Amino acid sequence: MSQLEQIKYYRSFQAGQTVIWSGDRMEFVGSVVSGIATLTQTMEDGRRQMVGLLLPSDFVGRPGRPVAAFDVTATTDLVMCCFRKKPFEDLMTSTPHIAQRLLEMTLDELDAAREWMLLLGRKTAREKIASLISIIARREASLHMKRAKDMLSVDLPLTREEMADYLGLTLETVSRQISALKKDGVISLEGNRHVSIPDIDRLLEEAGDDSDGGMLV
Amino acid sequence: MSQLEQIKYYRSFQAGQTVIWSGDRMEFVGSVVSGIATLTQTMEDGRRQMVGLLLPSDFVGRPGRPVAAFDVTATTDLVMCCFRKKPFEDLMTSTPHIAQRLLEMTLDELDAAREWMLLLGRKTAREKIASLISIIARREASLHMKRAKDMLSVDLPLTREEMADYLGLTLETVSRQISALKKDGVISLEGNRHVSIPDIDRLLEEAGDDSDGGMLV
DNA sequence: GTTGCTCTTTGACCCAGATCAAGCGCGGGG
DNA sequence: CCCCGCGCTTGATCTGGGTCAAAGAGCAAC
Repeated sequence: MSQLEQIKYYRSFQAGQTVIWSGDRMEFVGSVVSGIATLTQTMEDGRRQMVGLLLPSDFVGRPGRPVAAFDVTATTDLVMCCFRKKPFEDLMTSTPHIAQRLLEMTLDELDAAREWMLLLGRKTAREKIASLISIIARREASLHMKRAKDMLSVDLPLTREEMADYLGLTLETVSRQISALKKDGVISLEGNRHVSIPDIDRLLEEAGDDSDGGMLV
Repeated sequence: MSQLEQIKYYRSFQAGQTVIWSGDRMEFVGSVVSGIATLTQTMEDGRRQMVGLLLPSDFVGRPGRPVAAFDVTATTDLVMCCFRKKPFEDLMTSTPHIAQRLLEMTLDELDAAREWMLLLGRKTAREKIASLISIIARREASLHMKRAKDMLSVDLPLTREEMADYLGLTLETVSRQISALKKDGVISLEGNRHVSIPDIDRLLEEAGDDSDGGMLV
């Protein structure tokens, strides 16, 4: 990786700032260092669908493709580690290991996208919300194993509207379903971003997931 | 590729036969030679979502993953060209070119999956049908350039129910929307599988696609 | 404190698409 | 030839989630 060290640089973005517009020439690839970014598509009439959520360590960009296919937006303050595209591609052809690692990551993303297709096409609003929370919880848990006793809790890194765009719902429906899950004791809220999960199995059941497949966002 | 020639073999499946069950050990990778296969997920209660449509030349399988994540089913009689997984993986590590080609294909599939997420999350039933027909038409056209004069026509390789599973609809809605598009002169039908498209731009407009992005299935 | 944001919740109503339920058309087998 | 089965269409009705509208809740600037 020492050759990569030589060509890398950092870029910072403020919350709300657009990193890349769909259709732009993409002169770099990189990965998220800190903060959260989203990958979205928008139709002419404004309908929007989030197609990916980029958390720290996630890769951005497509070696071999000149223009971006989706909008990338920072939803929190964001730091990215970037490599100019050309040198990165050269390095990739000369270092097979990198292409293989990238293939592995891309296959994981593809599986995640396909899991998401099931959610978008067939799950109810309640199941969608439960799925989103459990996925965020799983990622959080795998990162810093934060659990107070056996009570799992997470911060939702997205506004209600962003969740709606991710889940193929409206923000009102997201709000209503979160309220409903709270009323039914599946989750509890402190503020409107912090969620506690008294019983993770209950939540997974609400999500309609067949057992604990290794879905990742 | 001559090394690949040495380890390849063929498998045939009848229409309706399952190629691989989700969760099965996957002892081979391969690609479709002829016929059509689908990649589907099913929830315990039977709700089904198709997450991929495999046409000739499409790759099946995941180097580096022991079990299948989705059901693969032959919807027509199917011939696949297979490679036992272990030798293929060995070959991949020793032949960088293969990993790179595979990465390219996987990135294309990822883009297609993300396009499909927009369809599933945000498009209306009519737009979904129009999108499906235009995508099949585009693939057909790129394969054998079949067009009588300037009238494009395609055979739908799927039943109404399979289309419904692909689009996140019910088969009744699929049928109704196809009838509606026919009544409005956007398409015409001969039998219930063969579609003619008098005006491809009109169809693309109905699909809600922002211009002619290179979506592939 | 007040003003003015943005984000969120909640209510009332509506509609696209699901569900339930007949029928139709056509190809294969007796 | 008729019957049967399967894929498809069409109608009637229902409903989950969208739409429109109003109001609370933080919170930063003044």
